Amino acid sequence: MMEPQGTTAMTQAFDGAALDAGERPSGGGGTLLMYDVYRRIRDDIIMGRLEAGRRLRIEKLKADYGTGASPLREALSLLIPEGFVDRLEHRGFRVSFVTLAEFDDLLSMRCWAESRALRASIERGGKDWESRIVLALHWFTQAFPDHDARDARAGERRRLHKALHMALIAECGSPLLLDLCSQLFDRNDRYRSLVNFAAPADRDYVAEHDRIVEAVLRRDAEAAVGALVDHYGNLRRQLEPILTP
Amino acid sequence: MMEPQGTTAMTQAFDGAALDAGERPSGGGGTLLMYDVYRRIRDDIIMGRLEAGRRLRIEKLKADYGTGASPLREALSLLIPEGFVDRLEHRGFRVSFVTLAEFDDLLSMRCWAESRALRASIERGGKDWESRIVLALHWFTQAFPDHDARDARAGERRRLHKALHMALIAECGSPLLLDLCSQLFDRNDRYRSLVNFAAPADRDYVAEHDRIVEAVLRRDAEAAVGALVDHYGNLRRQLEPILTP
DNA sequence: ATTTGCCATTTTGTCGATAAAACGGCCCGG
DNA sequence: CCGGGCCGTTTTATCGACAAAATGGCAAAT
Repeated sequence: MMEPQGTTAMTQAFDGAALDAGERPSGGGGTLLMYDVYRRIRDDIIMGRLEAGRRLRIEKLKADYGTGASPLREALSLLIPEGFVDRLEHRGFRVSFVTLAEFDDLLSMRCWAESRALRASIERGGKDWESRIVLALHWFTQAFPDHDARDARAGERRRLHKALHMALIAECGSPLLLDLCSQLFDRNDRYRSLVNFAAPADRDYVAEHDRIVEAVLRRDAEAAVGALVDHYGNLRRQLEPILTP
Repeated sequence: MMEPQGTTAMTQAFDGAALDAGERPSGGGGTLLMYDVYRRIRDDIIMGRLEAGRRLRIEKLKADYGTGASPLREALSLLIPEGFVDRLEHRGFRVSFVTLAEFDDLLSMRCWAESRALRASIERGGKDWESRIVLALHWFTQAFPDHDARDARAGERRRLHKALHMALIAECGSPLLLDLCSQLFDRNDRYRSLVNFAAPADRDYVAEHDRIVEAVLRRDAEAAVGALVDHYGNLRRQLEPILTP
């Protein structure tokens, strides 16, 4: 049950992680040590650098993230309701497990929630909304040629991918729905990382997104939702062999 | 903008708050000081004992809840993503504001989410599910004759009301959907408290729930969802005059 | 040989103390 | 008379230390 120490390279000390700003649990500034740790641990879990089931011992985390216990505990507490961390009362924290059941739940919720958000956006969105989608697609497409999960730019690609999907539904008009979709997206990305490590690239990500965006810009809600649901369903196929040994 | 100190009676020190157990952010034991203050602050906000906009100063909270700063900060951090508390970076915490816009967003999300959950439950639920609903309705009905928001049993009534609504959707099969509904319910209850203080009882709560349960037990999904949506919409009517001065 | 109970060690959860940041009042200048 | 900048006070965010709980190993008993 215990992990070999050196295998998974941890994010060492304070490297310039200022790139992916603009990601708080729900609004807030930025100069708060706790939010920095929060984001770094969360990213480490999502990107698979902290693998499922791993115990998160405070002393080790203090060393790895170069901070005190108080911000760490606050950060870990936040990650629990988001489903990334489990708490064993009086026995500390650990990275939550990944299961096919949870993924299926996520998938079903995502299709349902994002379909609603996308339809509303298509109905309400204006020219500026379209512009932001076009732009997001551009940067996403440009960043995607290289496609290695272990790559240093993997985090940046993930950020651009999320930006594109959030841009699509940005005009749905419901802050709560946007929050929900954002959280589901992040949680789902753990499984995407898993796949990217095991079975890299047997699908054309760029084409799938082109198809969605093209339907959205045509204001064809049915086609757009269909393309989106297909897009999400594809991960299921890739994931099944990995998670059922 | 600042509040007169003595007006709102605070929950003083450690009174026997052990009644409403079984309410963690998302699973967990119970013997953890932090979860206790979390639940107490949350309830105080939902029940209106901590009014919107009020600054939550650590020193005062330490005195009121009889605990140290560390569990308090963790508890407050948890209440932020749930929408009950706002954080002003380097300026501490305060109770979040209530707005008609947020309520409308909540209402729309709730109708949408619970409709799905209820339909799924009606499709999948068995006899034991029906039993738990009948039971929940019984206790809810019995507790409701007295109906004063300032009442000492108001917290217990709220608990029974939530138990009934959760029992209805319990068999939807999706943990994520249940979590969502639970959170939306709590957030909505803040507005219910507001109404109960201002305009007590110009509707027949028991009859409204009877109508929902009756349709559910008949397995009439359309009627059940209709009754549920009406039930939620009624609060909107009562709330509008209060929140638009 | 296996199980049971105890003790030392480790790790958590909580508490007081410190440094940094924001607030409020005052003085000064326009 | 009013606005802007400086300084003391208050409050926050973070750090190190303590006490309670859990883990693991050893010895004794079945």
